[in-house]
Amino acid sequence: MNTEETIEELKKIVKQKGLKYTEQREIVLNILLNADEHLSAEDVYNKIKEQFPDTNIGIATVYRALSFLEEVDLITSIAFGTDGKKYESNSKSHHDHLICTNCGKIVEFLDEEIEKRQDRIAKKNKFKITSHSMQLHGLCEECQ
Amino acid sequence: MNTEETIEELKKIVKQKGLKYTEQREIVLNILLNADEHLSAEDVYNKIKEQFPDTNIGIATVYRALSFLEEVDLITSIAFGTDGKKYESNSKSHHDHLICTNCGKIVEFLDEEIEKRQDRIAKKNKFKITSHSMQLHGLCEECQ
DNA sequence: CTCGGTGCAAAACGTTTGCACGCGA
DNA sequence: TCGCGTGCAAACGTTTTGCACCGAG
Repeated sequence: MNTEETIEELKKIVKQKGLKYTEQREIVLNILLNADEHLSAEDVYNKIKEQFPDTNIGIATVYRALSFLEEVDLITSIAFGTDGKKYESNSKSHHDHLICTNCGKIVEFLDEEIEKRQDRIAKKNKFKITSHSMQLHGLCEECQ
Repeated sequence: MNTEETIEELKKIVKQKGLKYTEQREIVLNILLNADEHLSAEDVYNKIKEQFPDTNIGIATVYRALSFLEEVDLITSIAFGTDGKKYESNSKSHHDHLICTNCGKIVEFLDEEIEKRQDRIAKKNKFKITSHSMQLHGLCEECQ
């Protein structure tokens, strides 16, 4: 799914919910769609000030937009340690994360067999899964 | 590994490092060893005030003890959402978590095949894994 | 016109730190 | 005795909230 498609999706969702379509929500989503790394709320805020210097936006709005976008499932957050939440857009295909505990580097991966087994485990425990995250923590090649 | 054994372990580690053995560290470890759920720093603090009302302990000390115990690998932390870190003792055998997003219930599970695959993935990406956490988020049977 | 969304600043929250004191080795 | 560990309170960074105003529908 590309940027325009996802932004159309946002417009549809907002309309469907009887909410309002605002430039700020679009900008936050846009930043995330075009980021190739995981961004914290403050990262997003800084990028907006950098890329859209004419837009006057508050950090509170960024938080509100991120919560909203996560709620409607256009973006996902992962949290590890005390570093707070980091966000990424859902237009990327599903994957899990390898996280370097020293430099914070994140590597994405996907393993079909693990995905299948996760479903099976959920079913066995009668859980209805909405999302999952798997994080392997350790030291990346450079930090060992 | 039972409570006394683990506390002996702590004594050994402390001595080995030339550090001091204090009642507070023992209490924090003890709480975690006898908890059958995952506890936040504040949970631990409250339990201490409840179970050891004579001991005057500060929340800062709980945090320091938890960090210390995690560092020497007697306890582990998992973080999910904004709820901050939660701790559990390592005397339990390794497992992953199913988390109900509605009631917060946590179910533990273990899948050998997934464990094996995680190691393989780490190796492929040249990561040296220190820990990992896999969390499946969804609704438990009662909350669906 | 309405009322949901915004910006701002203040508050809240969980966690960490500086300091003087106390206690284990 | 020495210096690590502690309790307290203040500081910290991140996130949320109250409020008056703004602007999309």
